[in-house]
Amino acid sequence: MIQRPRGTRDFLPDEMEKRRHYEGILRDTAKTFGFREIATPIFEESELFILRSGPNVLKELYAFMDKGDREIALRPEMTAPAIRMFVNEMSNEPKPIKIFYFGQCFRYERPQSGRYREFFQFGAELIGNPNAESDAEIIAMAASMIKALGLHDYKIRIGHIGVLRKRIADAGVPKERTAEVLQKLDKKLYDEARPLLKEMDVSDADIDSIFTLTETVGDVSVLSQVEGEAGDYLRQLVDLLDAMGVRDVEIDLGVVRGLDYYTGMVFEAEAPSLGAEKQICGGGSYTLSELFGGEKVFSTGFAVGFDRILLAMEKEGQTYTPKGIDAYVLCVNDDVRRKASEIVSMLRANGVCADIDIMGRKMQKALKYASSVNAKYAVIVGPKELEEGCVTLRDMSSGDQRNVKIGELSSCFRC
RNA sequence: GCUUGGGUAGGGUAGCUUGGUUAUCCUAGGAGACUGUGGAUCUCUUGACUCGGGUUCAAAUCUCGGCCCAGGCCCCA
Repeated sequence: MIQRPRGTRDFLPDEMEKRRHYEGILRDTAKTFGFREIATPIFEESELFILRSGPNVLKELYAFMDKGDREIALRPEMTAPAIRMFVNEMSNEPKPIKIFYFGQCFRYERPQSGRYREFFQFGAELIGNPNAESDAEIIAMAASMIKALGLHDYKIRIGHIGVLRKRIADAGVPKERTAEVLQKLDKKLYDEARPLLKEMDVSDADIDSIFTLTETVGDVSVLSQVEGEAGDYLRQLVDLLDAMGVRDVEIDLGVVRGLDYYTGMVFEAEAPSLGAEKQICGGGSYTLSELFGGEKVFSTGFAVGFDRILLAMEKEGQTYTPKGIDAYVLCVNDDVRRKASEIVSMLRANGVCADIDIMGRKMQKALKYASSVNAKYAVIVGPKELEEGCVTLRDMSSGDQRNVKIGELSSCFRC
């Protein structure tokens, strides 16, 4: 027996139907916000991801050399491919460009709850403008998606990496060491951050002011304490979100989201029920296009961890009932099999989800099978009814039966 | 990369501590009993000790290693 590679999953029909259902909700929500779907390759040149995220991603990259000696990697995320595509093929489209995507990504990590080596992301990028309206669109869309999926227990936190970066730079931290400091701040490791900052000759007053900033956490009223441009910007953003009906957000200026290319607003959503891997969504505003050889263009984007959000919904007890098929056609005896094939084909041609017994089963077992595939109706084809041009239509849940003219059969399924 | 626990038919399990004949039960799949009516019963049938090494007369059971799963760290673009 050949087993699945570590960290991958098979999705059986019921599960897949459920996943498609919820994917559909995400797609529909994105469309209502005016976003359009794109797809990029599952593998790219490794360089693309290294440029975006730095060489340290290599150890978690599924990278290999192909038969033409190209350095290839399975995509670990989809923002870089989306922006590559924008630079290569869409840079002259009218702005803003609103695109979304859904697909699997790969990271060579240790699997644990809500973390797989092959996982699914839904993401969106709004390319074209570094203003609060763009950020509001993105956050509002993320919030709508979470709501549309029916998740209740979640938190959305909004921060601003620009203000934090500026404060750190003003305090005298050299540019190349910013990431180091941010990493400690992200984890709220102040005991480690303080000696680190002191080592860089940052004054105690500046250190305290940095810590105070990252500790600015709470509902939107804490923004009144934030001075300067970033404060104004966030107030404007929150006001727009309020106008859009998105009010269940928190401010947390300690949201850091590691990477260098984030320039302003950053946000995260988490589902506390998930434990260690509780982040279900993350994003922010950034510039990336210039890294891939394009002009510098401001974007805001986010990605949803599809597997995690489904897991969180499951933990809240949300269930999905598979739809099953409309009709299962079965024969009373072997003489009518040809006629039954005609009938099932007619139903299919009319858009009815119909199946037919191909195991040569007798009625009893065929009915049992029909119920096992959640058929709404059984279409029983027998010589008696055929004499009158009819078949028997059996409602599988109630057991009610009636004779229906073959010509009228398809219309019985429309509604 | 570190760490804890686990792995017995498709799914769920008993057996493992204390090694011993054909590996338990439920469910599921296939056929039949029932030749025109399902989710019932009965009969037959299919199907498993994660893999490899070691200890032993003998390993599902003890032991070591690999693989995989679940959880916790690290990381998380």
